[in-house]
Amino acid sequence: MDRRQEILLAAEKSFSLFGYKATTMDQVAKIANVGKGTIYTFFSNKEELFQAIVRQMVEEMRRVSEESTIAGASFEVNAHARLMQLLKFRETHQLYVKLIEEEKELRTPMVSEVLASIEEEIIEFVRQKIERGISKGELKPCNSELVAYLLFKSYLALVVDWSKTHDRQLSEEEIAQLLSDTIFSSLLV
Amino acid sequence: MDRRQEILLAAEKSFSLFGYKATTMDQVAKIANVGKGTIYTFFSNKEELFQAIVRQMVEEMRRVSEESTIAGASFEVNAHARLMQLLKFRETHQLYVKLIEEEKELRTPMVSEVLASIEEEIIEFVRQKIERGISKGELKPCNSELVAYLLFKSYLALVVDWSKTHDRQLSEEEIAQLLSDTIFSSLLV
DNA sequence: TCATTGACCGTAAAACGTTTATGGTCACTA
DNA sequence: TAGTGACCATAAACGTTTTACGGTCAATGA
Repeated sequence: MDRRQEILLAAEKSFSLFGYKATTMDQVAKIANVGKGTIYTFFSNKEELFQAIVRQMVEEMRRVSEESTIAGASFEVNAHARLMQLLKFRETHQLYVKLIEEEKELRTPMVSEVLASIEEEIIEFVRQKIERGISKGELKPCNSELVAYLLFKSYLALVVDWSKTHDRQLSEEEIAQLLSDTIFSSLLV
Repeated sequence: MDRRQEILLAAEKSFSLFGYKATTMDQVAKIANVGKGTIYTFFSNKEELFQAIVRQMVEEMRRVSEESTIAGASFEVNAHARLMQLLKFRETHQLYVKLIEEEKELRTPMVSEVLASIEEEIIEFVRQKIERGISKGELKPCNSELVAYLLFKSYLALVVDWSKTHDRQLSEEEIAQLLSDTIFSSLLV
C-alpha cells in the first residue's frame, strides 16, 4: 500500500468527520496506520495536508459539474445545471458541509481562507464559461468577471440564503424562471 | 427636559459608540443623568430600549432613502439611487456600522436578529416600489418578492462583498451599468 | 402620592492559574 | 535510510474565583 495515499485517505476521512481544527495529526497517523513522523515526510505541516485534501475536493466538484453538462444544450440550460449541481455538492458533500459548519461555528481562519478560495475558483470557472459563450457567439460581449460574480452570488442568495429567512425553500423551477427572465435573458445575443 | 427623550439620546449615543453588548444600563443612566430605575419606567428591559433606538434608525433610513428619490425619474434611476443611498447609510451611520462590526466579531444574537429584520424591511420596501412600478405600468408584472430579494442581494454583493475579495471597489457607474444591462432591463415593459 | 432613585440581588460572564492536548521535531531503530 | 513515537514548547481547554451586569424595590422627597 502507498503510504502517501493512505495518509490522504485518512486525512480526508478525519477532516470530513471532525473538521480542520478537531482533526489531530495523531488521529490521522493512527487511521493511516503510519507513524506521525511519516506524515511530515510527505506534507510539511497540517495546513498543507488540509489544502491537498481540499484540492482533491475541488477537482471532484469540477468533474461533477462538467458531468452535469448536457451536450448541445444552450448556455442558459447548462449554466443553470452546473451551478445547481455545484450548490447541491456544497450542501451534500461531507467535507464541504463540515467546513461550512466549522466556518460558522468556530471561525477557524484556515477554513475561512479555504472556503473563500473555493468560491473564487467557482466564479473563475463560471467566468470562463461565459467567455466561451461569447466567443461561440451565443452570448453578447460583457464584463465576464462581473457577470460571473453576479450570477454566482445570485444563485447563492436564492438557493442558500433565501431559506434562512423564509420557511419554504425556492423550487428549482422558480429559480430557473426568475434568472431566465432577468440575468440570462440579458446575456443572450 | 423630557426624561424619556434624554434616555433615548443617551442610549443612541452609547449603542453607537460601544455596541449592544458593551452598553450597560448604568452607563446609559449616567449619560442620561437619570437613576437606573427610571429607564425601567419607560422601557421594560435593555432589549426593548435597543429596539426603540433601532426603530428610530430605520425610520431615518427610510427618510433618507425617500429623499434621494428624483421626481419624474424612471424606476431604474430611482431604485438605483435609493438602494445606493441605503448601502451608503449602512457603511456610514455610526450605529449601523457598529452593529455590523459587533455581529461579525461578537455574534451577539440580539444584534444578528435586529440586522436581519432591517434587511427584511429594506427588501419589503423594495418590493413595494416594484409593485408600484407595476401598477403604474412602468414595469412588467413579476414576482415582486423574488425580484426585490434578488435586486437587494445583488446590490449587497456588488457594493459590499466585491471589495472583500478584490482590492479595488466597484465604481457606481460599473454597478449601475451591469444591473441596468441585466436585472433592470428585464423588468421594464 | 407617586415619580425617581441607587443599594442590592442572583446570575452570567470575565479573569486567572493550572492542566491537558497538539503540532511539529529528531534521535533512534529495524 | 525510511519510518517511528517519545519528547518538547506552546496553545488551548478546564475549573475556580472574582467581577460586572440586568433588573428589582424599599426608601426618599418633591
